[in-house]
Amino acid sequence: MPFSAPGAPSLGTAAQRLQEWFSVHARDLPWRSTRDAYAILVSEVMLQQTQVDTVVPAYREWMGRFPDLGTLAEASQEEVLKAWEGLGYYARALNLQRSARLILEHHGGRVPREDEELLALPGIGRYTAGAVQSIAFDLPRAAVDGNVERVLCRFLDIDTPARDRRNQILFGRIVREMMEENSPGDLTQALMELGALVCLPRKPRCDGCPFGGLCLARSRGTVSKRPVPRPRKPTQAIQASVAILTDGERIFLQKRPPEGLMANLWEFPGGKLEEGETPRAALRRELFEELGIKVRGEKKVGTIRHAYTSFSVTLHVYLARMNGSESLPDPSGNLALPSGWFTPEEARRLPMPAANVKILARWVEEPD
DNA sequence: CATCCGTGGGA
DNA sequence: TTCCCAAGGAT
Repeated sequence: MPFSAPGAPSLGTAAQRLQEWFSVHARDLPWRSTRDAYAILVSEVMLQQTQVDTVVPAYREWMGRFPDLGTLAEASQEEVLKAWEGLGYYARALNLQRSARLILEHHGGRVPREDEELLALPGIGRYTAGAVQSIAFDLPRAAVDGNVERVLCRFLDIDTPARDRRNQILFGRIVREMMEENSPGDLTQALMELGALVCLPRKPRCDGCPFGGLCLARSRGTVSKRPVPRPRKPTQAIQASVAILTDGERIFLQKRPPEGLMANLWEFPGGKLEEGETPRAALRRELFEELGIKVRGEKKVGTIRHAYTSFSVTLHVYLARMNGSESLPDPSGNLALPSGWFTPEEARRLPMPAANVKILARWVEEPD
């Protein structure tokens, strides 16, 4: 227990300073003006791997459309995914809806507060359970996110990866001990706020840190080495071709499979280039394989670069005007995926991946 | 334990 | 431009 060893920083003093700092510097975020456990849960799921500035507008919109568990439970999958558009990790949205339904069915419509009940809900793991327990119910449970890991790795000058099991157990103990003399909800948010505003990944503002000399990394001059970075896989570059198929009024979109990358979202048809294949050849091949059609006269309108977590895609975008002499893909036929012809207005209401939203805006809604 | 799962912003 | 990475979870 290094934190109670002689010479280790005093947790009681640190917690007290942190709370005083938070009472002055806490941002006015929309989920901080409610005690509604559902609202807290929504904010925490949205905030998983997603920055506050991205979440705030989406959170406001979501709470306007799905103000309680019941409205979320009754919504269509399409509505839920559309409300999540642009946030990424789309399984979070459907898991949240499934959780809402389970809470209504098994917990009387009240967000549960016990470990086992919360962790049994889809999309709620150790972090989110602890965040809901501490922030919504003021229970002394740790919520250790990337911010808290960074803060504690520096505070204790941890020289092993933050994700190591030993460190995670240590962090949980530290946080719970800091909660003994403080509001668990405030302490959870204060630790994360410190990581977001002061104990920054690259240029930490140690001058403004309430921990001051209590921080071991700071006193030892190792702040820039903490937390120790985790090795990262090289990103892979991929090229793909997509088609804006149009009959003059409508465009053709297809729905992605219910599992895997960007599941259930609608997108323009196309696919990846094979080894040595040109973008145009790939487009024609994919449209024949997927839709059974042979396009001609397609015109390249541009390219879009889009970065995912472990790979980057260059999308070659083509406009193919079907003039009636070609056969059109038939959504009512035996295509592998659900599909349809949509006006631009209809398409805009469908949930789509960010890169496809760009294509829609750039070459369908505002063509040259 | 490693990998998959998105996106946008900052440096 | 490129790289990093953010209020993680599921498998």
